[in-house]
This record gives sequence, C-alpha cells and structure tokens, in this order.
Amino acid sequence: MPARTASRDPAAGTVQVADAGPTPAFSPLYQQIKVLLLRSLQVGEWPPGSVIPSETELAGRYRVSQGTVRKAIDEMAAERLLVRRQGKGTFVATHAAAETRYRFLRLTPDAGGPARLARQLLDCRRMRASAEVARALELKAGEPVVEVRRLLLDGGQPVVLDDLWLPGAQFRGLSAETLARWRGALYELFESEFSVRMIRAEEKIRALAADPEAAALLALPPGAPLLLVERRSFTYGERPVELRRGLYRTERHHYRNELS
Amino acid sequence: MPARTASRDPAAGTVQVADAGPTPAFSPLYQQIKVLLLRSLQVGEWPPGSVIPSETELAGRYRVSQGTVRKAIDEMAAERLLVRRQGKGTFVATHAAAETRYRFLRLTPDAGGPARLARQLLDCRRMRASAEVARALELKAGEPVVEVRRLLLDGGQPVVLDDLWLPGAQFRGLSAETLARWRGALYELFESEFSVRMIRAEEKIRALAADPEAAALLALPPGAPLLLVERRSFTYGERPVELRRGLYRTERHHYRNELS
DNA sequence: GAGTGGTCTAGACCACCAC
DNA sequence: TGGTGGTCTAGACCACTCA
Repeated sequence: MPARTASRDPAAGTVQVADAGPTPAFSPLYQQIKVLLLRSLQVGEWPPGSVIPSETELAGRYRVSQGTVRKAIDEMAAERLLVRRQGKGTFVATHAAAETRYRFLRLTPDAGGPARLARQLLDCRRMRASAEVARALELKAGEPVVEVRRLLLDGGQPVVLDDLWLPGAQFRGLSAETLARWRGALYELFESEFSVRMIRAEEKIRALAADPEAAALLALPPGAPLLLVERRSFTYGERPVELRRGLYRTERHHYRNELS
Repeated sequence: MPARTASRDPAAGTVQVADAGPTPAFSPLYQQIKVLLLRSLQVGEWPPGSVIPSETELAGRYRVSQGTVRKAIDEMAAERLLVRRQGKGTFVATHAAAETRYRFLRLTPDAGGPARLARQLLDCRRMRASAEVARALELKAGEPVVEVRRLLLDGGQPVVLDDLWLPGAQFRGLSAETLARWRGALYELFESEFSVRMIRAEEKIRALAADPEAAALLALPPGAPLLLVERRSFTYGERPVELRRGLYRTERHHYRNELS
C-alpha cells in the first residue's frame, strides 16, 4: 500500500499515512484502501461490469489483512459502487445489468409492476450552456453542452417529457443518430460509449401547470397539473455530469419513494 | 442464546437453530442475533433513546463472540434502528433526537436550509375506517381510526395540508387537546405517549389540481397545481400504523430526494 | 482509569460457483 | 477441485467519553 509509510508490526500501534500537518486527522486503514479502490474505478482500471481482483489479492497488493479489504469493499457495496457475488467475485456496478438498468427511475404505474416505457427522440443539439445549466453542471456559461429532448410513452400515451443537458466535452460523439440507434437505457450508453458512469443523483420535485408547449407534447389541455422532476446526476468525485428536467403525467403513474 | 440448540466447538462447523423441515434454510448467527435484538426493541425492553447493553455484554448473553454481535448491530445501525456513539454506547433510534426529528420530511425551502414550519390543527376526530383507509392500515372496514387534519405554515403562509389516519386501537387517548398541547414532532408524540415507533415509510407522489376546499385552506385559486404525497408508515414487523395524505404548495418549496 | 465502540489481524471453516 | 465471497472466533490495541 504505497500511501502508507509508517512502519507497522502486526497487531500493533496506530497506522497512518505520512502527514506533516497538526492533528493528523486519523483515517482508518480501510478508508485509505477505499480511496485507492475508488481511484482505480475512476481511472477505469476496472470498467463497469468487470470483476475486480479477489479480496485476498487486494490484501496482498496493499499489504493489509483480507478483513480490512473486506470492510472497504463492504462500504462500497453499500454505496452501490460494487456488487458482491458469492463464489464468483466482486464486480463493478453497471447500469447495463438488468437489476440496475432503471435504478434511478421512480415513476411507477399505479397498476403495479415495473414501468415499460417506449422512447421517442424529439431533439438532440449542441449549444452553449445557459447560466442556469452552467451552474448546475459546474461549467462556465457559454461552454458547449448537448441538449436532448425526448418523450417516454406507456402504451402509446405520452407520460414523460424529458429535457437533458450534458457537458459537451465529455459527450463528444453524441448525436441524434447515436441516440436513435441505441436500444438500451441512456445511462448504459453513457457508460459504454462515453465512459461516464452515474453513481448518484439528487432530485427536486414540484407540481406545476402545463405550459402550452408541454401540454401539446404530452397530449394534455394547457394548465393541467404535472410533476416537475429536476435531476442532477453525479459521477465519481461528486462531479455533476447531467442535468435533467422531466415533466411527468401522474394520472396513471406515480413517483415512488422509500423513507427510512 | 436460547434459540440455538446445536452443539458447537469454537471455530468449528456449521451452527444452526433446530429445524425439522427440509432444506434447513441456513441463516447466519448474526442474523439470528438480529432477530433477538429486534424482538427486544419491539416489546419495548429498550425504549427509544435509551442505551442498549454493550456489545461485550450481549455477546455473553447470547453466547457468541463480540464480532458477531457487532455485525448484527452494524446492520441495524445501517437500517437506522440503532445509533452507535463511540465511547458512550449503542442507542435505540428515536424521532425525539434533534438529528432525526424531521427525518421523514422531504419538503425543503428553495432558499436552502431546513424547513421551519408552524402547525395549525384543524380537526381531530374518531371515526370508522373507510374501505380505502382500512386497506392501507390493514384493518377491517369499519374499525375505529383517528383522523387528523392540520396545516403547516412557513412565515404565516400555508404550505402543507395534511390528513392523517391512525388505527384507533393503538392511539386511544389521542385527541385535539393532546395534539394542541404537544410541542415537538408528531412522531415524537407517537413514541412517547403511544409507544408506536415509525421505522420506515413509503410515499407515492402525484401532481393534481387543487379542489375548492383544499384551495381555500391553502389560500390558492381552485385548480392550482399541488403535490399530493401519500405516505404509509410502518412500525416494527412491517405493520402499517399511519396513512397520511399531504397536499404541498411548491411555489417556494420542493420535495427533495436522493437517488443512489 | 474504566468502559464503550472502532480498527486490525490471523486463522478456520462454510456456502456457492465454475471447471 | 480450487477459487470466491461469507461467517465466526479470539485477541490486541486505538479513539472517545465520562467520572
């Protein structure tokens, strides 16, 4: 484990990375391991869906006990960055797997069962970031972004009108053609084609009256109540890489949430 | 640990509770400990806010190692049933603590900072459960329930209109006077006066147009868009003990959510 | 200083999976 | 059969709290 320089006897005193400052800010070994694993994920050493080395091998590599590696991986599994599979190994989480494909989609049919929505691409263009988009994506105003507009339909009826903004620098080849050809989930495309993996998101939800444009696209009378879902998605290192503004019809669907 | 009957050598073979059925459904020791701890919580052996026995003492009581108790408590802490405090002990989670007082309230001012809402009780009456309320609370239609209606205000302006239904059997002394006198959060009252502790909740969120009654109470024109938040809260053993129907004004507030 | 939870290690064995 | 994660133990020491 390169970051750790202090000498250490087995089962002996405090272990700590070298640190010149006062109050060296104790950080447990397993947290330091976690940082190293995180870095490997971030630089793509182990791509989404692949197996990472076994606990024993990582323990050898970092010169710590298997239990310490285990605790680091435990936390990362709880954060849904890794997935453990007994007998097989530990895998990098991916939006491509069936279990996690629509992990961030909270819209649910009232009837029960998972949402099965068809997509209809309305627009995809490159433009300069407005002040609001720039702030959300931590860009400078005027930097290039990709704007996507699409509809999601359930049984032919429009249910969601989505607007997305993505940093242009990280989504260079993204075009209407790319999107039209793609069969899987958006986040799957982002992972496999642009090496951008979404790990968490924040949403702000409001009710509002449909404006004429949204009403027309969603086949509603203007003024009809809609759910506005504003999402900001983050990749490794808390970097925002997507702003999304969804308008949801909630006559036959709802936004499901779990509080604990 | 009374439930475990198989003989066991230290650091030796499989340990399992007695079980006559086929495929004995292996359950790890720490899960069995968890069940025992859960039962103690459920019967009120350790009330909300109190310390539970130390890991060492529990290990002795159940005849397992401290690490096994630790793992059971770890999971319960992750589920927010227990709270660990280094140097002090492990405590039963409570809605009375400042950190967890409004844990289930996702309404947030756009300006930032936590919501500081005043309450105004509109109604509190005992009645018979409608079919819908009975289904949600897993009662028989016609069984007694308590219905509460109240407003939440921010800076004097109404923001939330809440309707609550509670099983009458578990909230016997609950009345308008009780509610009017109470200063803290509702869930704090439920814990301390009725021994009902909410541990998780499900919410379904929709947008709808304000009906005349709601509009009047929320000082809005009829038809204005509102967030409808339907909550079902559960206590130990997945028993539903509250149905709540909240109408939220979202001009200056939003419902905040975190996806991971 | 005594007691609590928190970290770390080492070793044994079990459950699951693939070859 | 061998490798992976999963469980369990025992023991040492650290960090934190409070009297």
